[in-house]
Amino acid sequence: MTSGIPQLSLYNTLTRKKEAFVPIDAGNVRVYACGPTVYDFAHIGNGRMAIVFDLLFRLLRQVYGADHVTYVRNITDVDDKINARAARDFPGLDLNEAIRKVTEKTAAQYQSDVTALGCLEPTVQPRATDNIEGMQSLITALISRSHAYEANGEVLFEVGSMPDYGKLSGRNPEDNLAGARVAVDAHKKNPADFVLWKQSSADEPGWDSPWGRGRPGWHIECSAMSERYLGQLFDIHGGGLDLIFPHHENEIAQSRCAHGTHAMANVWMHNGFLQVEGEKMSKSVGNFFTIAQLLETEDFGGRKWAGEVLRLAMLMTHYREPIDFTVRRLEEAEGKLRSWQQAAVGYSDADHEPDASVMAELADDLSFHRASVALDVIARKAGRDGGEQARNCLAATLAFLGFSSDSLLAVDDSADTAGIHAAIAERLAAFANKDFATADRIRAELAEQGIALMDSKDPQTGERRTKWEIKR
RNA sequence: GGCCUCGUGGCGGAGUGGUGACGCAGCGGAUUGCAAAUCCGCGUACUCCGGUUCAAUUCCGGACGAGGCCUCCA
Repeated sequence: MTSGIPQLSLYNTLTRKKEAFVPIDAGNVRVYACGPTVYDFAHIGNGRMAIVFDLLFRLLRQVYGADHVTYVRNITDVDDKINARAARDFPGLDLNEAIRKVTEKTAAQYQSDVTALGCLEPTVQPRATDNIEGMQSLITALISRSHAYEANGEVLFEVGSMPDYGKLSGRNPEDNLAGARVAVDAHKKNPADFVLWKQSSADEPGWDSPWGRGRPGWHIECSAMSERYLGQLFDIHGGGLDLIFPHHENEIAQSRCAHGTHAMANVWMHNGFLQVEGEKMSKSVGNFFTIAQLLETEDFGGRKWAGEVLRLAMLMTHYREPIDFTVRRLEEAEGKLRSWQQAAVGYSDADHEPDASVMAELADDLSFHRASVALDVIARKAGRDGGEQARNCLAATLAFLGFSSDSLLAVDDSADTAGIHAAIAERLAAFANKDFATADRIRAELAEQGIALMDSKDPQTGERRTKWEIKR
């Protein structure tokens, strides 16, 4: 374990309290996060989940060592929405072929999206379709332990067989019935019972099983994949707030009842939702944006946004709080990141640990926003006394957090670097002759190309120095 | 209807039973040939109503407001 790292504390949805985090095995800290269902491009809400758990992953790696953390983020590639999308987009193709096309395309896009958002690759990214066997053995175990039953061609989990059902979400089956929106099916013993396995028609994707050719229900996948890679009991399970019920509740029911364990994961973490410009993101309101759209089109705010800016905009607010995603927020994030990069650019993160106060804030339930105050302090310190130590520390801390030290300052391919440097040299020569008119003309010409100049004095010699950057 | 969050200044966003974090924007100053950048300094807030207390933005109760879940939405 790296020295000097404070105790981690994490908010646990299961207890609704912040608790000291104690890993089951400090030699292998195990985290599972519910990843996307790949029926369409990921939207920015999906991006928040990826970023939040990436930050957790990075923190755990720093505390316990990079080789002592296993982070599993699954890809759900069997789902009725995928089937529908496949049938819609590839009507001529064989369904299985069409499904493969849909999931491959969207999974690849997801990878590139979250990479742009500065997320490390998880240790394992299992696919549901590679884990059908594991799901089937879980279902078999549930049936033999009398927690599941076959009815009407389906295998259903019997909610009434588990006294703890509803503990995570703080609700009981009676509460749910009050909403009167739970589908009442004659074949269910209890309306809240949920599907573990369902039959597939000839033109639906299916796998052979003791219960006929069919496909898994919507929750059993995560139980199977987490068991395979993390074991029957692991440390942290995460996802979006909306997954608490029913998805995570049902995962717990399946895993615990199949294994006869007292818990599935010790800590349950859920990230908050985001709104866009004050309203819930939805296609009908017209404020629905995919990650790719923000990165590559000018649909949001009339311009493109760097992945790191989106990342910072997400992290500026604590992960459990709601975020109102706005153009102004992105502009603020961009300004903040640029100011950090200006202080860190050119300095190395090698051989430097992330700043201790930043680590301490993150260790307290991922309080990134307070950590960012520490970054402001370091950046200002570096600006004030030009301290190399501060700059190196800042660069190392930015790298740790998933930010580069120069991405927003990097030279645009279209900029004529040599020409700019020549113009700056010419301007400095004009100064030598007190020819301010020429100097100002050169500055104005560069400004027209979007190049901003900043003069400073060398603290030692008093000599004029000129920096430049591309202004939008 | 049930369950769960949350309500801080122009904006973002911490935090605390008693000296008004921090950032952006704004204002003043230093510096500068002029700018920009940088540095120094300043201002404005705790949804409302009760209660507890010597003292509440902070604790308790209520109201109002916002958001989420109650079907496969991060």
